[in-house]
Amino acid sequence: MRVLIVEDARSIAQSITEFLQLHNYTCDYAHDGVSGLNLARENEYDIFILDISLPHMSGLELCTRLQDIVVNNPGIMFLTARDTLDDKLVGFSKGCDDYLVKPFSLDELKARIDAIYERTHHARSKVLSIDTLTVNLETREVKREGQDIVLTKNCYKILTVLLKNSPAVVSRDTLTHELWADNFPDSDSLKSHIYRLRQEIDKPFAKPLIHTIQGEGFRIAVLL
Amino acid sequence: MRVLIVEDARSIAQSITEFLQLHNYTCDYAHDGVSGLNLARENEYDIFILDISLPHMSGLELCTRLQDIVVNNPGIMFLTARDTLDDKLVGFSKGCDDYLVKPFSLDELKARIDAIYERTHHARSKVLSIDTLTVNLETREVKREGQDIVLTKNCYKILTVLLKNSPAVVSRDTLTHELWADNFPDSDSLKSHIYRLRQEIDKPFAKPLIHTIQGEGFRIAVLL
DNA sequence: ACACCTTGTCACGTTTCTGTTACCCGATCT
DNA sequence: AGATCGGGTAACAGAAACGTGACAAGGTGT
Repeated sequence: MRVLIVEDARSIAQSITEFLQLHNYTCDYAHDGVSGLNLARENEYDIFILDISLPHMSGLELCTRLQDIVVNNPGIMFLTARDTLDDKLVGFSKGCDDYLVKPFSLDELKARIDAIYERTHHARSKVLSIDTLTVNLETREVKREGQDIVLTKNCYKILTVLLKNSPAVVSRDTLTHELWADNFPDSDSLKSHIYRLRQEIDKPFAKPLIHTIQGEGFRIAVLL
Repeated sequence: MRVLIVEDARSIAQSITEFLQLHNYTCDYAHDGVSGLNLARENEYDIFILDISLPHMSGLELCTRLQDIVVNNPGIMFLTARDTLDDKLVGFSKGCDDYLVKPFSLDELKARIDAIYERTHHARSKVLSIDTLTVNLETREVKREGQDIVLTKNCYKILTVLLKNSPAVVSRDTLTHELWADNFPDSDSLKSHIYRLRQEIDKPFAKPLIHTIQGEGFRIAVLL
């Protein structure tokens, strides 16, 4: 189990880290929201533990940003000193899974973490679909009209981004950034990948789903 | 889902009952600990929601008594007006699964109930299986088509992680961390271990269960 | 101390993926 | 009409990922 702790109070962060490491969990630690976000981009975590009040970026904002970055939506738990119902509700509405009011016991924290892990790994079957095309984000199975389709990593990524934004147009820029972040290739590889994706998804079937909008980008949608 | 609410404040009990019934849960209701205990003896419940401060018998005592009565250990959630760390610890140490501080939102209550249900009903099963492959987590026996299979520590670990997540894809990262936490070997040992695991589990049989997804990871599943 | 098993490491072969290039076409602009 | 631009099509070669198998160090139990 890999845990990222984002908490500006060093002493709290440290005692959590030590305790969890004792139980064979892998812990990373960030003082503030920005560095937390960076760590989340670089590594894979099962659970995020966020202090609500953070320098630079509030835990709440960090929470929403994490939803975008992390592929399979992550388990998120808030720590808060404030203990009003309002806070709790805000936390849950932002897509977090649990919250804990300081002070808390470490055993309790661990119990909660385990509970979240169970929940997020069992309950969240995410399937994107349009027309007869379905993409299961957990199993990574892609099907159209019941037929299995095997996609390479990049093609798969493009497809999921298109589907998540469907039926909106996704700019070339966005796609490029999703695939390669900042160090994208010199040539227009995106063109090739789109082509390959179409070969798999559109070519064998009657009506195409992926549509080009010149100078704007691409979108996936059923046209009448 | 069958819920027993034990709460002396009639208004609270009623609003919970109405809300849960709206979501198709079956609710029973007792004013005090003794009648709550009687109801628990007569009927079967999935979850108990107990107020901590009750006439005749405290919620905490009721909690311990319930553990004895109910066969498969039940999901128990406390409601409390007091909000100190001590209370929380007492609650958890008595074998309860969660607690909620008044006032709370009904949506939150429901979310917690569902979480407990998932936890208590999922985590109990000690045998993982897929197709004709079974892994007994207690005895550590692994079988396919009735044949015994002996696995090394690492292979066994990989298999259980794959099975627990089946049919979802498990990233190399996840597997690596499950095996070695942070001090993983320099070389790509995982590759070797997967190979060895396949030798035992897939090679001797007709259809493979372990599947590679390039650049993503592995998953265990039956393909048609 | 010995036989045995496990495990990290390495080397090699194979498959798959991916960036690159070249060429084509249609739309748009001058 | 011709030039230009954005995009589609196709093949290729290098790179990356993965499978396979062997080996030696280290550990375990006898």
